[in-house]
Amino acid sequence: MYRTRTCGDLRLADEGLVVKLAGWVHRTRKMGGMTFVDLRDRYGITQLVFNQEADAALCEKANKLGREFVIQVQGTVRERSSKNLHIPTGEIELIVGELNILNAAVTPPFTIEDETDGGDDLRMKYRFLDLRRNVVRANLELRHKMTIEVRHYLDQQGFLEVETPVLVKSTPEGARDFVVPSRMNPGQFYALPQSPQTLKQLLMVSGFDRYFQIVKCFRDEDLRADRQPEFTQIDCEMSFIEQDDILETFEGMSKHLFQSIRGITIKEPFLRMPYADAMRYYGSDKPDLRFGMQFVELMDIVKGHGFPVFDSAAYVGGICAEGAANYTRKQLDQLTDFVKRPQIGAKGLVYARVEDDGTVKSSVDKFYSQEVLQQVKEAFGAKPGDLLLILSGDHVGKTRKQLSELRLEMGNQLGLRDKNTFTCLWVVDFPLFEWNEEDQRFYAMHHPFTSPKPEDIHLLDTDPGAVRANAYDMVINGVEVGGGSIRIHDSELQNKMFKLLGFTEEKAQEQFGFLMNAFKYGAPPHGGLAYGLDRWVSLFAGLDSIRDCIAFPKNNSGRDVMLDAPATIDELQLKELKLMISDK
RNA sequence: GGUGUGGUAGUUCAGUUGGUUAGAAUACCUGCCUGUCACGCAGGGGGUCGCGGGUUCGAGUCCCGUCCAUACCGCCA
Repeated sequence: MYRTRTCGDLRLADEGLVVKLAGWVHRTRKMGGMTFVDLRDRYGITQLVFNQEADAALCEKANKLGREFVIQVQGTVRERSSKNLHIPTGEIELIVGELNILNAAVTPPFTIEDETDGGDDLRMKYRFLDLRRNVVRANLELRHKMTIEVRHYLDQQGFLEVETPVLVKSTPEGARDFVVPSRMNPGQFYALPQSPQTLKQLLMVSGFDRYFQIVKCFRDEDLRADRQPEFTQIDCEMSFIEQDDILETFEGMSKHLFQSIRGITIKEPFLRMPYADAMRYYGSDKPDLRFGMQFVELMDIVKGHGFPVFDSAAYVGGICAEGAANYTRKQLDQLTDFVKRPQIGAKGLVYARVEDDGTVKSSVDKFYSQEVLQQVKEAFGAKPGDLLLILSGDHVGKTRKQLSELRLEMGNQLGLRDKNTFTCLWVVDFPLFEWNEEDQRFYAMHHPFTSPKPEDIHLLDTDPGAVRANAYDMVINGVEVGGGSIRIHDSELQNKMFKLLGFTEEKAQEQFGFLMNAFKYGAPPHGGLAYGLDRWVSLFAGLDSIRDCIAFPKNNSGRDVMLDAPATIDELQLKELKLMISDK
């Protein structure tokens, strides 16, 4: 037996016990005739003591240990003469009687510590070492707990976990597919699922009226801090339900997670905000509601006073940063630079301070009288000490998006985005379609199986852009943690959708014939949603990136730098697959 | 595909206006040290300044190209 206890569980009460421990040498401290070794495993650190006087040969052996050596020891638990109250095992130590070096180790390229000296690149290349660090391991432990709680909750609600295939069929809509060549069907390819969407709908046709799956999904798109090419969804679908049933069920699951993982009790129902309001007041379909700073539109007030920028704008609006009137010229210039960055692309920033006496001092004073500025102040409901930040532009949507970036930046600067405060909401009534300028056609905003709101169906032919969908996203602190919709279960309506999306009948039949066909055999009304597990874990862990809650993530260019994947394959493999690599 | 930032010791970084032998911290190695726990003290080794080209008497430093990393935009039903 390698060990009888772990490095994390010995306490003062265990004094006198003879135990075996195994683990990694975290650090050694040589004091001349005495050597201390911090032995580390997943559970903690236990101090080992070697004494020259007691056993010179053993102490000599201990002096030769290097960082990250794998060792096994047998010894006696003893109370320390000088205690370290910073660690749980700090009141005891192990007087070692026997030391076995199970495996020597070369010096790691970075220190295995909470505050490591390693950069991200290096940590990813040696991820197996990075995962020895407490902070990274704790994230994976959190992830484990969350999946356990999800399964527990959904099982209690009568959901069945069903596995769906990973080798499926490519669909042209949506993200790019990862494809897998088929050896037995030369020239043909499987696609990896972007989500088990159609399969779970088929399960509904099969009568599994409550399905879920914790499942890998794949999208061949550019990465971000919160986007990986393979990621995990908590994928759910229900039959014989309406939108409210789904929102209530998964609000319940969310509350269960908050309670069981973070010990946070959420009593009140989640706020529900129509998409149109989210865009109008926050410029985003995933507003961060930890703070206010709602947009205020100013067109009626500021137009027609001779300021050409505002007079010609399609949108003029701003936010009120409470108590920020003390911003210096330098800080305001930095904000201006922030909104003028190419990624945001505003032309400029107008600001106005509300002085202690209630007067408004703005960067456009020469165009506006104090009277008009007071109207602006009233529109914001601003108080003395507040700072008003105003953007304008000739495209309403774009300007709102820019203002949204500014709002989040001000939230950061004013410390309004606390990682331990959580504000949850449902964004509902998404548009069914999204107009694509480039292709001059409509695309499904969610996916082509999303049902329109019954009261908007009459608009399908006349004004598709105005049709609202039975679609919803769950947003926590500005992060879209999940989303879903009530699906179409009527094959005629589904056909109509495909037509509106520019599918010919043949194309629709070729791509989704299996689903259309299934719907003819009795499809129940159904709908569901999918959570992004990685995002949710990172939210609970207080991380900005999802990478550190994934054991082996890909880097910014979709590479696994540890495995050095993707990689070329050899000629024989290509030949078997009847594939050729083209230079172009 | 685009924009920004970065690439110098094992690692994290500094490096002035282009000018002598490229530094610090940490890690590593050696020695000393019997209660340390980020131990301490003394000493030591360690560099293709990402790569290629250019300007110059002279380039870590300036210019061009390229590669890599990273954040964001496009993209992500």
